[in-house]
Amino acid sequence: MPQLNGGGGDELGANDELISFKDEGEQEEKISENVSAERDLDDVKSSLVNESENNSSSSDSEQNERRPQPRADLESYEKAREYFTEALRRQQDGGFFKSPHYPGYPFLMIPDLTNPYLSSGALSPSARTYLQMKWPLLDVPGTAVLRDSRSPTPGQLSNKVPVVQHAHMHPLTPLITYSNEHFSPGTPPAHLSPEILDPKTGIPRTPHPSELSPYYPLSPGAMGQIPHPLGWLVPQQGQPMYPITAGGFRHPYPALAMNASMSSLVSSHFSPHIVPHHHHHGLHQTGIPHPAIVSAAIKQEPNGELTHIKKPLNAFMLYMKEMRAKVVAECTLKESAAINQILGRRWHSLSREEQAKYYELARKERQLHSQLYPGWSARDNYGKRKKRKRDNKTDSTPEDFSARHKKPCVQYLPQEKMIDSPASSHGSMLDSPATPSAALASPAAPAPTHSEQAQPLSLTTKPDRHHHFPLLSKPSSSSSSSSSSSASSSSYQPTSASGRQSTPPLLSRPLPLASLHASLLSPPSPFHQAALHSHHALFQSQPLSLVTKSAD
DNA sequence: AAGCCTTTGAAGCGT
DNA sequence: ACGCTTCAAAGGCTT
Repeated sequence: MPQLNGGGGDELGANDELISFKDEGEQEEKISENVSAERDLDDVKSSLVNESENNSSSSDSEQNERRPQPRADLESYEKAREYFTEALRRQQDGGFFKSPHYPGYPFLMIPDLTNPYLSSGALSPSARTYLQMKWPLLDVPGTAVLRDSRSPTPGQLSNKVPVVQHAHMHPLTPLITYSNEHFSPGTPPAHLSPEILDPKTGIPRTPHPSELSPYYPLSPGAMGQIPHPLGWLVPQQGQPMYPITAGGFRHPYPALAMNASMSSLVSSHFSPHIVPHHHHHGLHQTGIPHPAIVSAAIKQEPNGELTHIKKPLNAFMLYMKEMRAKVVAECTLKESAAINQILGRRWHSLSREEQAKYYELARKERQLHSQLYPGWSARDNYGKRKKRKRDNKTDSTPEDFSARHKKPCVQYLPQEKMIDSPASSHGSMLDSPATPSAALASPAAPAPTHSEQAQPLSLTTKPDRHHHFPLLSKPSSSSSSSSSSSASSSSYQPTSASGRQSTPPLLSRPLPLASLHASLLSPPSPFHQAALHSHHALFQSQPLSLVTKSAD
């Protein structure tokens, strides 16, 4: 259920329209997200399972823990990010998803200090961890919390904890949860909403629906009581929430600094719990992340760049993070490649509104990231990763490739598309490279925030896909990006477009935080709207064709 | 142990 | 301006 539905619910209704993606074939997909969500999962699961078998082994993840490295810091960093994201999301959700009420966003980057962005080689990690945690948290708050609290070092935590998530949870939810982790031990997840926490134990108890929003732990009411975290979030544009470190960054904890104000907010908000004294990773007794943490991170890379600052996650990545756990939980497959395929399909199946949320979150993240790390450039990370090869698919027999990895997913989305599966075709389209995914969103394009939903803009960029609308803050530049296929530029349409409606009003919703948001968003918003319209048009015109990768 | 694979999006770089 | 490349997450699988 409810996953999306929350959002889906009301607002989603709007969604009816399918996203452009649909074109691809997934028609059904979106249906109602609510429903569909579940279905998808099931489908996926089943398909995955099937596939998995086929694939081979996938099953067990015996090696769950492969990842050796402890990148603790990253966790925090990620978490921070997530918080951020979440916050954003919520705001939007309000619009899109229903979650309306959650005023509070946990943006707690605070604690973490480690920003999500920072990673050192060593650090990182946690993304997965957090994901897992997230879900679990919800389910079992107490436990989860505890775990987190304990400090889950990456090592400690098992990556693979099977998480079962609630179906109904909102996809974004995870983020929140995730954040909790950060908070340390003992600290109840702030976002979980204090109210939910058991006062005595401090452990979050399962809230009734009524108590909290389905997805978000924080309940509105609570929020009201508490000062908004967002406050901090909203960076006053100058203030970074994330720790700034490295090169360019002067202070490791800018966040802290920045936050004096924020911190107050946060702290108050999150309260004691939240700001626990974390011993573990670095939180400072004050509740603030301890510099040490940062320093640690920084240390890792003595170079000028202290830490490796990661790129901000894009909309899809955010989506993946949230949803991965669910998919994994439901499916036997654990391979990321397969899961990602599924996620990619699902992404397409999302309604514009839903995607818009993510775009917006992504936009905010970028914004935040830029604030935190003003001097940072994506180029800084070039060469840091291992290396990828890319030829792949294309030339070489695609078959091979596809065969291996992809299959699993394919079925999963039956209608949606099968990417891999050769057979299906239309499904095949999904993809990517060829596709212009970029187009869709074209991030560059600005995004329409609320409007986004409405339109995806395909803008010029990539044609295919649905296009999401990226909300970029910068309208201008953007576009270039990927564009690969711009051909379509105009072409695609959002499927839903027509359906889409009119736009959903993200903004329209009265968000408590709106104001805060506004600050962040502000740029975009206006912009978005305009964009929307335009996008809208575009979408309609275009069909999205997704083509899968050449390989297939 | 390191890298691949997979997804979409963003950004950088080269032409 | 356009296109290509790299990286972001993630985890099983391959080398």
